[in-house]
Amino acid sequence: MQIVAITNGGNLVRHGEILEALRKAGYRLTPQRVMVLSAMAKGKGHLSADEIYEEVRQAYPFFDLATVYRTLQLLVKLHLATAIEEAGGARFELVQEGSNQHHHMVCEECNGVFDLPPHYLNALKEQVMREVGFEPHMEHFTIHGLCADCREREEKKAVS
Amino acid sequence: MQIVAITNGGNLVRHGEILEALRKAGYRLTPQRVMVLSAMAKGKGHLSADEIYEEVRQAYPFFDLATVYRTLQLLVKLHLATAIEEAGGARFELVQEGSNQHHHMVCEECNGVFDLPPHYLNALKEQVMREVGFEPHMEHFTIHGLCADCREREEKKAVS
DNA sequence: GTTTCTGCAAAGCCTTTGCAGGCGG
DNA sequence: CCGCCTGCAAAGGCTTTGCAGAAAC
Repeated sequence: MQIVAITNGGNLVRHGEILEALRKAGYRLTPQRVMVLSAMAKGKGHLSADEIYEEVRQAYPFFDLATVYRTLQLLVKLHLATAIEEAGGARFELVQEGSNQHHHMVCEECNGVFDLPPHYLNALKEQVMREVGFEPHMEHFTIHGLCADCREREEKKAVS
Repeated sequence: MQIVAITNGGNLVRHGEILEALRKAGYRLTPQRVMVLSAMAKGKGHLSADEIYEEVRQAYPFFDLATVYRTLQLLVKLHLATAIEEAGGARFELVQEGSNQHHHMVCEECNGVFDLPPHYLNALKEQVMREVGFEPHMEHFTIHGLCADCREREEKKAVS
């Protein structure tokens, strides 16, 4: 088939690395897989299977949801992407490296998503590894709670 | 209806507190709800809706899965239980207090679940609160990774 | 040329919802 | 008694799977 369009506003380097890793592992570089990766690199993180589906379908209307799921399963199996289980369905993210890596804080009040630099988890990771013998894999991590703004609002409410 | 049997090998005190909280919030203390709470208190932590269903059905065969889900939704809404989203379905846990509180580590290899004492997260919690202004709610927390046994096995494999 | 991969369709989970009757307060 | 709650059944989402044809290597 012909690739109609592949746009990439995001993490181009990482995207290429992953294509390379796929090929090396003996998997075929089909246009569908390339487009899924483009969509994931473009929309930074936290995409649902359906969002990826819709994104790719704009360039290639015959694209199928089953292909999204099969590609995502493959990426997760090769540790090139991670699945984030959430109520209402899983979300997927390419594994990030170095300065691009980050965790998330989700506000239970306003549902806002905030980034947390990775170093915050280093101490915990090491301590668990050292004292418990369990090796944490926390390439991606989500903390639920209250953001600063909503916390302030709650406090005002409590006073009145 | 008649309650056939309510056994409770677990956290009786907490269980009673929750019944009280339900009543105070204006909800009816039906035998079904009591039995769901018993099952949750007995099987300690991370039960699936289906496991609760099967447990209660042993005492009361007419029991329905929909009732489990409705009860669980209610408990979560009142912050008496928490939902833990996992691949293959959510798991539920009564909110634990004091020394009963604990977090979980899930091994990606053998799928084993291990407990992590709560103090491990205190430092992270405080640091995020102090430096970022975000108030983490981590009554339940799950870390994915490799348990000690599986890690050892992986290392042997790498050497050979 | 093979073998893998895709698109299509159908099925499989987990979870929610509508409704009539039953039970708790 | 009133209104909430249950059991039953059916529907709703997300995800997986079987299969024949198409595409990658």
